[in-house]
Amino acid sequence: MASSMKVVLPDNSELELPAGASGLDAARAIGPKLAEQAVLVRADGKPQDLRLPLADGQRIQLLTTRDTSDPDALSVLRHSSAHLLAEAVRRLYPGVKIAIGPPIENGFYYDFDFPEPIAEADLDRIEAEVQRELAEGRAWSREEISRDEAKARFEAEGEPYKVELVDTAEGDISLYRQGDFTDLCRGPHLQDSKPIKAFKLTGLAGAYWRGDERLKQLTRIYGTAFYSQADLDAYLERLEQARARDHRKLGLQLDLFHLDEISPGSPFWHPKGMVIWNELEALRRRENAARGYVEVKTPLVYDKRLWERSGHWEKFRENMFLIPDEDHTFAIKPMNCPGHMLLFAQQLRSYRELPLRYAEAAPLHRNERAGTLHGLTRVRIVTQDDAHIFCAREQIEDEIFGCLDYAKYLYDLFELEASFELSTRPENKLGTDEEWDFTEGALRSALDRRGLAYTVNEGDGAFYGPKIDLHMRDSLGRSWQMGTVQLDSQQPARLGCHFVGADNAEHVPYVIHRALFGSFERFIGILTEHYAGAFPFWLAPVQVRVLPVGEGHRDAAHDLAARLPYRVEVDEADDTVGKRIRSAEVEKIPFVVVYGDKESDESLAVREHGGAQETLSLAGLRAKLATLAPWQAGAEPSLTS
RNA sequence: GCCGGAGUAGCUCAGCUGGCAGAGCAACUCACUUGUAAUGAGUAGGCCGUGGGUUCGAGUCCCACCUCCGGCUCCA
Repeated sequence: MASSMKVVLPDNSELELPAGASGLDAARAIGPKLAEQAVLVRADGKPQDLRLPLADGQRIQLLTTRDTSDPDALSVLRHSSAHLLAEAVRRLYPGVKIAIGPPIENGFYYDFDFPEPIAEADLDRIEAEVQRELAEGRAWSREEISRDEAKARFEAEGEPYKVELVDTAEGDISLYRQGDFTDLCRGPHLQDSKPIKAFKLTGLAGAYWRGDERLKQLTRIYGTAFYSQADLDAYLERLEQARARDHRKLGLQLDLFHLDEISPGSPFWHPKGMVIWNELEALRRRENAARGYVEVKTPLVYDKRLWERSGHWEKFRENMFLIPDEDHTFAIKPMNCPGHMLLFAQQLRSYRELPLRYAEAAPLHRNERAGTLHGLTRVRIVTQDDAHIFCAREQIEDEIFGCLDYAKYLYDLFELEASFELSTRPENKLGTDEEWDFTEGALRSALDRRGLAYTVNEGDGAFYGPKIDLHMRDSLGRSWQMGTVQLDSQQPARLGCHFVGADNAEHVPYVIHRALFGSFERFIGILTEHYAGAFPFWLAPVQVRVLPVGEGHRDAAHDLAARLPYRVEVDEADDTVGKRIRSAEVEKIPFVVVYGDKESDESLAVREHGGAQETLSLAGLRAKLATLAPWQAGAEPSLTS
């Protein structure tokens, strides 16, 4: 048995320690200051409580109160902050039951079962109590006990949620204690509360126990903590700035769309919003044509029998808009696929027709639950840039690859960085496991072949097949599903799709469902936030605004506007040039041309959004704009000059 | 759907323990004809989310509903 061991420090030097030494022992061996400031040890890359033993040969890194932006260092600080919150709540609200309290991306939360509901106003009082704890100071100690002991302990304390957690916890049971508060917790935690220099409660929400809406709804208190007040201030400042990018705010300011309670979740698109929509539509049409898609149009309203056949009735009836008629019930389509499948099934198909790629961007209606609506990102009218690819088994991988390649092209065009997620068979799936092994495998190999990194969401697939989703974050960091590529091995048979193969036998095609923007609504919402409303030239609702300096320059300004084959406006308001420049800036118009006595076709005063100015000839300006919108209709150099 | 907040002019927001509904911006009119982020003066603009209740009197207090916001759940 070895009585000593070695660990490797970040500078590759070795540190000799007694066998079984902890991270804190390592810190002490290096220096007392380090031991005091240490908050966490990273052992072979994994965050570990300072109190736990290191293993021989491990590469370690000690994180301290100076690692103020390290995610692991922030997590441990916030996890300990959550425990302080629980201690305060237990003291202030006798009879409260505690559930769980983990660190999260920008802070932490703790879930409680309060005997009486609390309101947001209570947060001040709770926060003051935590501040008092911080002023007093708290130190954490860790203890490992048996499962039975832990259960007995939490039963005695009247903490049913903790008892349940002990029952389902894996591995050893550990407790962390600070002051008179002891919590079931895997850790890691700080040594003491001194590093918590900034603590703030940020919100109150309902949250279901174990994330299951059939179980009791608990009260979740959100908070955040930092190693310095300046970091907290900077975080709050960033949040404030993010709100300025919010598409709901910009949509109104830039006159793109609005929402009205007369039709919740259904945007009214204004002329300027429609310019963006139509540019995306033109892009969709152009690229689909280039990639072998054909356009179709299928009905908006179908007898409910169709949805029973497709399998949607059973799962989504509650979310469909129904139209009762005398002896029928109709439903407005919530998706295009059954319509496309009926279209495919209308004729006897040959394998020579495959792959057959049907595209349609029809409005879909989904009666989403009231509390889920959100600006353009969660709506009741969803216009997907949809397509269904009917193909034979051996064509699947190439077609999936093609969709991913197409998606990559589109997202690169907007400089969007989507994260790819593969979702696998859900509990309520149709079809056999063998079928799913095959379809999931096909998606994986296409992702690998395209060289895309992805995460896996087990059990998140559609009921008819696995899918690859592209996710984007909004200005406040919320993740939204954008594009999706789904492989369906179930619906085509249910809806009677067949083709005759080279073997002269009938086969059922596979169908790839794909939408790459996802929906026009959500995509425009995310684009608005991505560009903070300053759309690139080719998308901008107004591309150029011409400002005649005085009344006498108006004719010349109009003349110039007419010779720029773009979306150009002349601002004739009786305002000063300064005021009109300001208006154009606020409206985030890409280019402003000021036209006065000094200007001519040889010399134009061109200002870009943001303030950069240059003098260009008309030809020079047109050349510049042409590079920014190479494919814009009517803007081809050959049509002008 | 659930928990917590909010709804006042087109927009952003004031309006105290119940006592005549306000400001800035935008709009409109007039004057100015302007040189790169706000010229000046004036005018108009309100079912105080909707319905009910309490009160001599309700934007303000109570109840219900609608919508929005932050979460949870859901998301074909």
